Amino acid sequence: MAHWLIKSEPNKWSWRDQVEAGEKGTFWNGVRNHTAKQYLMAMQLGDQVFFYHSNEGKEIVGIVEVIKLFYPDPSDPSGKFGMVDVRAVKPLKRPVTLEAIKADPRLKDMMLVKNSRLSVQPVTDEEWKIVCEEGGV
DNA sequence: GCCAACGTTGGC
DNA sequence: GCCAACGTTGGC
Repeated sequence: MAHWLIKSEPNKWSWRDQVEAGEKGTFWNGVRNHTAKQYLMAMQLGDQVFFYHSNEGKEIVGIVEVIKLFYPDPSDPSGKFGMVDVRAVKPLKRPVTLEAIKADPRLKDMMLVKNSRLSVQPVTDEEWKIVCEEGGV
């Protein structure tokens, strides 16, 4: 099973919002980048995804899972982009900050560090394990 | 098809 | 609020 990381600005859509969306989850729209789209399309049902707060917090705060495969985003006039549905699984007991990730030599190659602008990113199994340990889950 | 100009993102 | 990095757009 693959792992991913998605980013959201908490003043637009926060972890709290995601939790309040409940079991039904919510669509993850607004991606307008071809690289990010590729990753969205590669997601499988049940894939686990880190939920990262950009700008404010700058930390991984929780885990969501993919509950609906890639489908067209009706808000995209070009019809080229799409989205998946995700639902909250659990929060990290201790959020893992960008600072902590940068400080850990094992996590230095994460795309979060290398390409901070990409809004949907793959996470390797090893990176996933390390962040989970640091996050207390 | 190249590349300069512009807009957006996100860390600082 | 600034600016670097990156993607996209549009003139040629």
